[in-house]
Amino acid sequence: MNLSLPDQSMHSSSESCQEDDKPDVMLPCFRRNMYDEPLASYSNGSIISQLLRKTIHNKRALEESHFFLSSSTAADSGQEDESSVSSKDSTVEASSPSGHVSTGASPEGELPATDHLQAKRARVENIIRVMAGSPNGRQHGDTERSDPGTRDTREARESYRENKRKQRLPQHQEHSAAGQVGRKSGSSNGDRCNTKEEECHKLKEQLHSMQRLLRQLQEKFLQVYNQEDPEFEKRDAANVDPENDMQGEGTESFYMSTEDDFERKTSRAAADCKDRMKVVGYLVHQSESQNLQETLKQELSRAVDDCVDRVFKKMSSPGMGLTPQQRTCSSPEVQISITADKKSQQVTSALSQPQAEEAAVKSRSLEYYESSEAQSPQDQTEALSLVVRKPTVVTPVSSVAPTVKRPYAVHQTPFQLNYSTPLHENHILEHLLKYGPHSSFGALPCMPPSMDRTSPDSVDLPWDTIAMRSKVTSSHLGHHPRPSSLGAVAVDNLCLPHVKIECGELQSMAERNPYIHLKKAKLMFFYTRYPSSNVLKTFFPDVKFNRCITSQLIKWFSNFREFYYIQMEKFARQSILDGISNVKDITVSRDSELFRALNMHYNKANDFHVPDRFLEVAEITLQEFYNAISAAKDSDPSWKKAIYKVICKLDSDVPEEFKTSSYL
DNA sequence: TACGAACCTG
DNA sequence: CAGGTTCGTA
Repeated sequence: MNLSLPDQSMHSSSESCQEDDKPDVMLPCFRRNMYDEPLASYSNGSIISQLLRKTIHNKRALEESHFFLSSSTAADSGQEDESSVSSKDSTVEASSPSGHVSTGASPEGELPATDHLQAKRARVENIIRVMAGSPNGRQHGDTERSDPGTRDTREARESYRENKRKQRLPQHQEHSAAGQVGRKSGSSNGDRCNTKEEECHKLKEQLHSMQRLLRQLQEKFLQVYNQEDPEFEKRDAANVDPENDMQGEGTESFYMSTEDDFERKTSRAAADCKDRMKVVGYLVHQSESQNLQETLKQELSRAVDDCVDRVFKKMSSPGMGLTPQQRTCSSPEVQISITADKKSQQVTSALSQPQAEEAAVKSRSLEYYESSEAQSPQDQTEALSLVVRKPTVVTPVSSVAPTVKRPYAVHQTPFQLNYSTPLHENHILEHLLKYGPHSSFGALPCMPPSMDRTSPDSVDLPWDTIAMRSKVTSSHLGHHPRPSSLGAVAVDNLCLPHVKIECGELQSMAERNPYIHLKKAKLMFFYTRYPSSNVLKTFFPDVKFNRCITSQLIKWFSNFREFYYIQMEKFARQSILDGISNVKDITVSRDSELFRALNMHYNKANDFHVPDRFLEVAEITLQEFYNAISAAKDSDPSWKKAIYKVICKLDSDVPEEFKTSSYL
């Protein structure tokens, strides 16, 4: 991840959004890198057990393989340590084949109970030894350094790359890693030994107390469910007690059992819970479920009421220069887009803004947002520029039969008109429900509206979808196809801040009309391949231009050109292969495959009448490519530039109609 | 050195 | 289509 490399050229050429987005763009990755593992540890409830497990794991790999760990332990360690490079590597490097086999394929049943206990005992001893700083633990770094020759060159290269990558890690991460290594390896020092023992004691104490806590929790947990399901208590008792008995008595076994039992008990509890859910689902009396229903309803409505109140209180608080009327008008429609990815969000907001909205409304809202932006600059940036909207209409391209040609037509089908406002309200409320009234609105969690995209491919993906595609797996789209349940997303997002954010993007993406600008740009490409930024500004009057957005639009055209020239080269080569010997024989008509390809790209809906001039330009381009290739100029790495130079002169004016914001 | 355009990759 | 890199230019 080169984010951490400040001199990396990530800011070099397109510093477009430097001033406003960089730190936030970094955030998600940064956050992941920095906190993933610690979080994982915490999520387990026991840092100590995590630490212990890792130490054990390393130790186990480095020393002999004659402790056979129970499969559950092995599985746990394996799973848990996947995030740990050191343990993984050392396992790979140091463990003997037998070790692999033994850990990999020794189900618990295969081990006699005594062996099991012995193994546990050994592990505890091992823990203590390791904690005390046993110096014979060879370090991972050493191993790697000691045998580079055994790897083939590719591996070496990769590890080199890996090292390079490691060097790029954010500093604190590196430090913490180095710190760990240092702590592990520097054991000859007497002071350190003492501190180790102290640490060890502390850890043990913590472990004990945490274990107590765990037990308490478990008891409470069980109590809660057993109240409802007395039968279960018996079953539970039958299940739990023997196991506890078996695990024996005394502190040591108690201590030993913690690690494994922690997971086992937790998972068992979870499983039990699941079981109970099932049972409840079937057996709970009607009255009970009704009670539950009532309670839920009450709670929900109360929460909603509360949130509404707070929202409006907040909105009407001093400094929010909106009249009540304006608020009513805009607030449900507001998309305040502060996300981790401010850049794309910002561009998105601006470029996706529907063109049909009234200028007055827009300017009012702009003032509003700009003023609020000034108030809290770190929270609200220019992403707020063009976000107030009316219920939008969109061209439902996919619903238009491809055979129907409607040049310059506007298929303005009401797009979830019935749906729009309540949806927004729900989002705000939902946001408040989830994150409280004081949280930023930026990451309005959301559900993608039920865009009925029967053939997604036939539609240009919304800007935001594209923007976030790299960040969210497409499954998110599939996951929440309908804004039906408030719970689904909420649950999904509970522990995934970045997903939450992107869900916000999802929402805004889906709710805006994200096609317009891209579509318009594509159609403009039929006239101009190299639009100046002034032209762009002229023809996107509804877009609040800033550096970032301008470069984004330019990038669009760059991409368009890229596709265009690729096609040209392809077809030029093809015509050479086809044996066309005269440039004059190269023509581009509306029947040409080349034209079809281009039209498919820039005018997918085929609802725009491509100007003849474009055909001419395409023909000239094709001929240029043909000539160049025929003359073997393509051996020159920059042979295309001459062609570009010719083609950029062939731009024509974009028709005035494109200027009107309601053109499409 | 800054910038834009092309190029490459996912 | 976007992000990143490379390259040429001013």
